[in-house]
Amino acid sequence: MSTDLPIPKADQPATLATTIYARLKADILTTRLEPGRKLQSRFLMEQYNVGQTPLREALNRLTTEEFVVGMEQRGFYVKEVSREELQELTKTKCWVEGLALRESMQNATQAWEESLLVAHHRLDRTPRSLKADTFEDNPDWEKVHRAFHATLIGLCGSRPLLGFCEQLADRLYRYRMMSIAKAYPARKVGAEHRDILQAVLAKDIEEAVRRLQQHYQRTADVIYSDLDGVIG
Amino acid sequence: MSTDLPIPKADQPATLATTIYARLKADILTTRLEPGRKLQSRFLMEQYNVGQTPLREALNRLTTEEFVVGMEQRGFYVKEVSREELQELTKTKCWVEGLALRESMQNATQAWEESLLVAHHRLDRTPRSLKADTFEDNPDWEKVHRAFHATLIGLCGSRPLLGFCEQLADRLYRYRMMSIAKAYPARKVGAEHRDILQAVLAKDIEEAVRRLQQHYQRTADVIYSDLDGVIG
DNA sequence: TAAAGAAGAAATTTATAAATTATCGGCTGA
DNA sequence: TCAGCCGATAATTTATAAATTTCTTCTTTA
Repeated sequence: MSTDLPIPKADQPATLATTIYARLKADILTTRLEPGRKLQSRFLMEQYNVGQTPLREALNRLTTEEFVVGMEQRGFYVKEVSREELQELTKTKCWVEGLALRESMQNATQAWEESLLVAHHRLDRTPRSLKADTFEDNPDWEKVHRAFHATLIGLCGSRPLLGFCEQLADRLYRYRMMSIAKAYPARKVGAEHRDILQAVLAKDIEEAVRRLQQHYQRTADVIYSDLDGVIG
Repeated sequence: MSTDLPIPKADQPATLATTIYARLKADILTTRLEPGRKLQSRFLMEQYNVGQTPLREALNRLTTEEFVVGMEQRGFYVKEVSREELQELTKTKCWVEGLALRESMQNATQAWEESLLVAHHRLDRTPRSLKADTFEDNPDWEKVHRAFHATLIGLCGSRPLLGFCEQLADRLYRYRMMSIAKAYPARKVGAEHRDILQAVLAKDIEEAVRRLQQHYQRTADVIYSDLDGVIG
């Protein structure tokens, strides 16, 4: 049996399957492909201009991530949303990121604190909405928001845990998108991020964890009350 | 846009892609397909007697679970093993299952304690090896072992967390398989499980968590010292 | 109401295209 | 002259597309 080792290579020319995977994932998370929708191959093929093979491979990848549910012999569906899942995801995120932030802060370095400060500054000066009066999602905001939260827990020392946190963030993102337009004016999310940053820089672990968890819980509460009509 | 809801159905006729997925996963976790090995489609097609499409779909699923690494345009490889990963996986498992056990014990019910007792009893009377003198893996043992640990954290109230723990168990299983034949005679793992059970039934949360974490750490230590020659 | 058949969709096989790796021969420089 | 390197071409392998089979579901008729 030959045991060829994979030669590490930096760049990745990106295969069609990977491209369509990313596009499908984005469309599911933003709910452009709404929860519960049937994903028929014919429809997707003309919608995204790809053949069945790369499409099918993308769907299979999304299946193990549970963004897509595959019913054997009966096609694929966008994963449903539910109150219970929102609740469980939020609870889990509070637990796991609380843990990760504790570890991260124990490993704190000056360089880390500085990059956290920078990440917060970028978040602070990126507007949530492209327009002042009506809400229009600013795609940059989610990027810098993600970056800030990722930096917070980035020093926890466990790549598997970081991966899990990212997956939780992805799953929760879909719920956030479902209520953001309505919740936008009410929420003062900037202050919460600032409070978290301050506690971290003050090296007050317990307070930082408490504020981070409160931040996630508040987000869920807003969505929760907002989703009364949408989810059964 | 039509929004057909997926009709929930109990049985699953099992598609070829799903079957080959399960077989590949099992062969990777047991290291019958050794770490780093290149997974050429032709070889796998005749080895498992399937066409490329279901094979490719299975590989794509395994890719998102990180049991297989897909190099764009350059084929698939079995994920490598490393000391660092073993260490991170163990650390993460101690953290996360510690958390889950705490929650589970706070939700303890009589029925749960009873099923835990049963799970332990089954584990206790299932031999680790099929032969007394030389080690020969008893496939039933891993099943009851998994069941015991799954029961321990089963009441934590978070399906995402349980899924993550299962994934960690899968990833660590491969490392256990790499050293089990050598480690078998030395380890007194039965006592550790009994001690955990006792602490749980005594409702001593801190002690139970400590013993569970120690159990995982010891397992890792044995593998670690055993793998000196195998991993670079 | 149940059974049979037709239509539609999904899963798999077979075939084609594109990309990568390996091989060979010639060239350059010591 | 010989060792090492570069480039072109052949061979292998992966990625995608087209076609076929199999399964499901809807409809119609007895």
